[in-house]
Amino acid sequence: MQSLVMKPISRFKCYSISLQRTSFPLSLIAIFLGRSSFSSVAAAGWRTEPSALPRNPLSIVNDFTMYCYQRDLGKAMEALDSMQRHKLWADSITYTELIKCCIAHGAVKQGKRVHQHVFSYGYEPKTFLINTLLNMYAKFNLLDEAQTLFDQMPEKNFVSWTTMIAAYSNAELNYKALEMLIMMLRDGVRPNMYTYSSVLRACEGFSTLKQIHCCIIKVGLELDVFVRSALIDIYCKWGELKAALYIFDEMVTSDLVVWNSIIGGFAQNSDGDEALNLFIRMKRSGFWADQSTLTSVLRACTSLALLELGRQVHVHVIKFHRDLVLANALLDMYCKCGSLKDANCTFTRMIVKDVISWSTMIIGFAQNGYSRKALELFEEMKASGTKPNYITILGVLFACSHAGLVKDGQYYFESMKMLYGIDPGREHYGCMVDLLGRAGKLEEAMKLIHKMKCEPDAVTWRTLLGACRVHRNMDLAEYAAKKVLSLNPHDAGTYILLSNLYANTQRWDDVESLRKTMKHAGIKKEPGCSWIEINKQVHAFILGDKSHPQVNSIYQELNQIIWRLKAEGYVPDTNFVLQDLEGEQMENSLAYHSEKLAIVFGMMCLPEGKTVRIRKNLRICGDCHDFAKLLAKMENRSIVIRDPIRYHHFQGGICSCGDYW
DNA sequence: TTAGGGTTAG
Repeated sequence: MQSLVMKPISRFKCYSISLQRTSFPLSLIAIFLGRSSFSSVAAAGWRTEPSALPRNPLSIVNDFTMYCYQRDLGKAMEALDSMQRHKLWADSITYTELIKCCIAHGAVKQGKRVHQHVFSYGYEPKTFLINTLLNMYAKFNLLDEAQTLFDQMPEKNFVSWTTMIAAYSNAELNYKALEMLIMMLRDGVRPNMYTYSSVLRACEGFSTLKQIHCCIIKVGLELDVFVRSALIDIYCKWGELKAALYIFDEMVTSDLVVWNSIIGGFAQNSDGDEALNLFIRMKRSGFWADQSTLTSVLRACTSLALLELGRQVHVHVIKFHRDLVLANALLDMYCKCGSLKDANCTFTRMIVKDVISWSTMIIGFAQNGYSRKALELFEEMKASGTKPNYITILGVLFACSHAGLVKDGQYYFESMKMLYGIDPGREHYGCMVDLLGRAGKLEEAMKLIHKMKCEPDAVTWRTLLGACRVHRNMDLAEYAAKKVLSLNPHDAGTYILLSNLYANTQRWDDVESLRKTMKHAGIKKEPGCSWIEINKQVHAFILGDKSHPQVNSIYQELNQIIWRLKAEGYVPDTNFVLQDLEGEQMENSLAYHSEKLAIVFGMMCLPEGKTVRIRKNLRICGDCHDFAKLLAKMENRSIVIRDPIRYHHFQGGICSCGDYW
């Protein structure tokens, strides 16, 4: 029997405790006082009596235990080395504290040293301790080490299996995660709520998800809040929003994470409206938004181009100023809402920037028509030491393609592998096809498609088709269109593009034939729609729409504006009319495009000098582009239009896209 | 005593 005398060096009382095992003492104190009490005792300066036990094995273990609870990794490792030399071991709980400390510090080497120590000289650690080591390897993403250790375990319990399943799920090795679940079941170990909440993420097929969901219901674990949020999340990831909402609405109690799951799910599935509705419900239920909530709300604002609402969210973002993910979402919101001034300000103020911050700003400049700024920022990014990734290069090529910077684009494309180690992907080729095609180099664009290392998809061919439309190359357009439709026979956009081309070359019979094909196949053109946010309310306009309460005054104002613009030299560009119409009829079919109605409504409602910001679902037509340019000059007003691909900032008779879109 | 859910750029 050995004894340990502990002396307080502060105001605490002295304790004398008799002990029987070297690996037992301070853990007993910890349990006796409660772990937090022990931690505070250790932190307050308790120490072993040095004169009493200078090299006593017990004091070595005590030192080790104390350093582990103090989270002093360096000293704990020194003490561990000393224990190893003396063939001493501490208790499992103490090792767990040390392993947690290794995980927190990303200390892989030290973690492996602990692993080696607890198996040294034939020592047999408990299953509980091996589980902690498994978890450590999982957190370090050292899955081979975890699997080897798992295979060597004399006894595996449900935590061992669940740890491995979670490890493979987190690493997106979904097949392995599901395989582990099957093996777990075959081993006769019952999965619990921890297991199911981990394995759900690994469901790659909808039928697998359904099967696991059935198992969850059968064993009555659907009520567990973690399982339920995992279910909501995976259904959202599969785009099954109705199912996700059903699971969410069934919940009796919920917590903030579940709210975040459902709000995030809708925001990520481009249903910003429902995401914002759910956010309002969440607030009414008494929850306060955290970083995750605000990130999803900003994403919803971004998809709906709600700048004013986004600004309100910004106020709440300030208290989480250290959250990089949230800061990036805010930056993206300002970029996508076309407010480059706010975006630049946000970007400049960010103390820490990662590759996503830089890429967001580069893409933001490129989409808003500031290609040169995008390329300058790319150089700045490299100078800062941030390594570009796949998406950054995509943004750079996007900047080149949208400004017709053929030589720059070719340089970045050809050197991306050598300089940044990034293989060109389908999207990079797509940008180059766009760049070459819209610069009139259609043959080169075609050759590049044939040289692609990956198979061109419908988007690639559609890009070429878009360039053919600009340069009125009918033969290549028909070829590209056939390619698109062979890959995606229901692509309404391609029918419309081809129809536009036929219309531009007065091939009205072909226009009619296409329309019949579409009708026969049940393919419908998405109607052009524009949105504008006025005083926190969103107003939607559809081509020729007359449902708005102020419809009469809007149409009256639009007609007057067109009349005044014509006096200034505006000539409607009837190349964008699809029907076989003549004269005034052709002009009328252009006059009431949704963006024109939205612009006019914005000018009627917004104070003088306030920028009119429009979001629309289809690419802007040439006539509306001319209309917006001339109107911005005539009324001395900035107009910003965001279409699905890029942004147009109209000011003083010119557009930021330089008429190149 | 060990294992589980939500957020950012194309």
